[in-house]
Amino acid sequence: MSTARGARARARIEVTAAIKEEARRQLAAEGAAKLSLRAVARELGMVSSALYRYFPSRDDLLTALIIDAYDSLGESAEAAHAQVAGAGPRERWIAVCVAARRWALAQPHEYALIYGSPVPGYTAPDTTIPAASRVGLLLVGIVRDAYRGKGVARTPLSPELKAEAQRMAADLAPDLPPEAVAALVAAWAQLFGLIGFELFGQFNRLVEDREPFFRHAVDQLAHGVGLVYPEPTGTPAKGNGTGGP
Amino acid sequence: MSTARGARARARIEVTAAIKEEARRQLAAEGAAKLSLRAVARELGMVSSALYRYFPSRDDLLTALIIDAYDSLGESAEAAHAQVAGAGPRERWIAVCVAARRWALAQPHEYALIYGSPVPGYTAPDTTIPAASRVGLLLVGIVRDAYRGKGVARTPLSPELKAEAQRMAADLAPDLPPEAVAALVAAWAQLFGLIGFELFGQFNRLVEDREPFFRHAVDQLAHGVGLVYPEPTGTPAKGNGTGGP
DNA sequence: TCCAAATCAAGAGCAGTGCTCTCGTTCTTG
DNA sequence: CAAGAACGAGAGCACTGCTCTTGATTTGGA
Repeated sequence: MSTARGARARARIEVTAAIKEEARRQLAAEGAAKLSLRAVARELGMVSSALYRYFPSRDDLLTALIIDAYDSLGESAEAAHAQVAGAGPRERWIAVCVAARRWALAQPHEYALIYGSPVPGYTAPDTTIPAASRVGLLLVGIVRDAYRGKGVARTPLSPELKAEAQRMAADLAPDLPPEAVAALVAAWAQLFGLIGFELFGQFNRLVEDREPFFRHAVDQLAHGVGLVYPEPTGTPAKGNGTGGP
Repeated sequence: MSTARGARARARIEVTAAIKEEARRQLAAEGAAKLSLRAVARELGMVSSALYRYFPSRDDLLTALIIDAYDSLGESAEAAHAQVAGAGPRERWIAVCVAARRWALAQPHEYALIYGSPVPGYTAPDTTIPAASRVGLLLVGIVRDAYRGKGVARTPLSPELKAEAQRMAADLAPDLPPEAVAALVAAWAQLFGLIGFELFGQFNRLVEDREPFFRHAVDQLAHGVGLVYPEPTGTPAKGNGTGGP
């Protein structure tokens, strides 16, 4: 209307957002496999071929949704972490893990999109890397803080793993000992193993009351990376009693 | 031909097997999402509608493939376990985990089928439960043997989790303390978190040399369930030095 | 032994999909 | 103001899962 360059550009942004919004709705309702370009276009009152002006293929739409999902998860985790910023590393670790689980339970299909099996012949483009790293970086930060304070995992590594862990540490947290980085990366994967098993029904006739089970498991995970509770005053802290072996 | 009742019955078994075989080939080549009934029928020289006499829907074919995949994985794990039957619980634990990883790397699409995100609106029927439990039961057996021998995880549980863990133990291993059962189930989920992350590309620019990383991680998992190496003679066993804290 | 009933392969057809191409129209920009 | 880019609409292609009907073959009971 008014601004010369703006009319089409703004319309494009709006239509793109509307497509993603409707696609996300269908994703939440039916899952990624039943996400249909034609159905999205139909719901938006446009013809399917018009949609290809905004997303060159169905996979490109999915990629956009994947990035959004990673960002949404990262945001939830970061918000939860910010709320316990003053607490000890173990509480912060648990807060992040619990937030990730909560997010996954609230948006199961989006979780499946990013941490489930990759779609058809789909390989995630590098564009997704920064968004995908947010939760991991949060955990790295917690361990780094803990290392500055008291200590972290020091379980000795085999020689070949030590070399590999040093490479990983160089990319991820040069100030951390490789033993801690190896433990951290493993715990990161294991966290999503716990969430995925619950979400995909593997716990179905096995674990009923899943929240306390999850809390205990990620608390043990934190213990494995060497995170300790703030007060080492004799008996282990009450609530989740997992002081030491 | 000869036996009256056998001609059709045997043909049916053969055709059913041929369908599954071709479907498995397509699954391995392209993934579950691109598995097409029509393509399977075409490859077998029959028309697509004929295939519905053997599998009433695509999901039923997938269910059959899922059960086969669970059984194949369970068989691999059991074979690997049998080869180290005389070893200590920790070695046996690692052998089972390594076999599971190896199987997953060899048949990534079948792994994605059973441990990735469930397909469309698909919920696994109860038929899959026994096949799906095989690896888990193997791990339960190892921990049970270890408990008879020395000891298992005894990390105290919160009251509500204790009740839940007792329920789990009743269904799974009544002779094991609930603390060990909770740790075991968590480790079971975490194992497939490690495998899934490697398989689905989450380790891509992060972990390069994955075999030693995986071995270390599952060794730590075993440690978390309380499994120990056979010889507690002073220094930790060489090879993977992770004796105790 | 014979005949009804069950079983089977084949074909046509329906509704849906991702994607391509073409054709006017509209907006943008030199 | 006119060239050109961007856009929406429509037709069409090749594919999918699945249903229904038709006619042939096998089976099992009278």
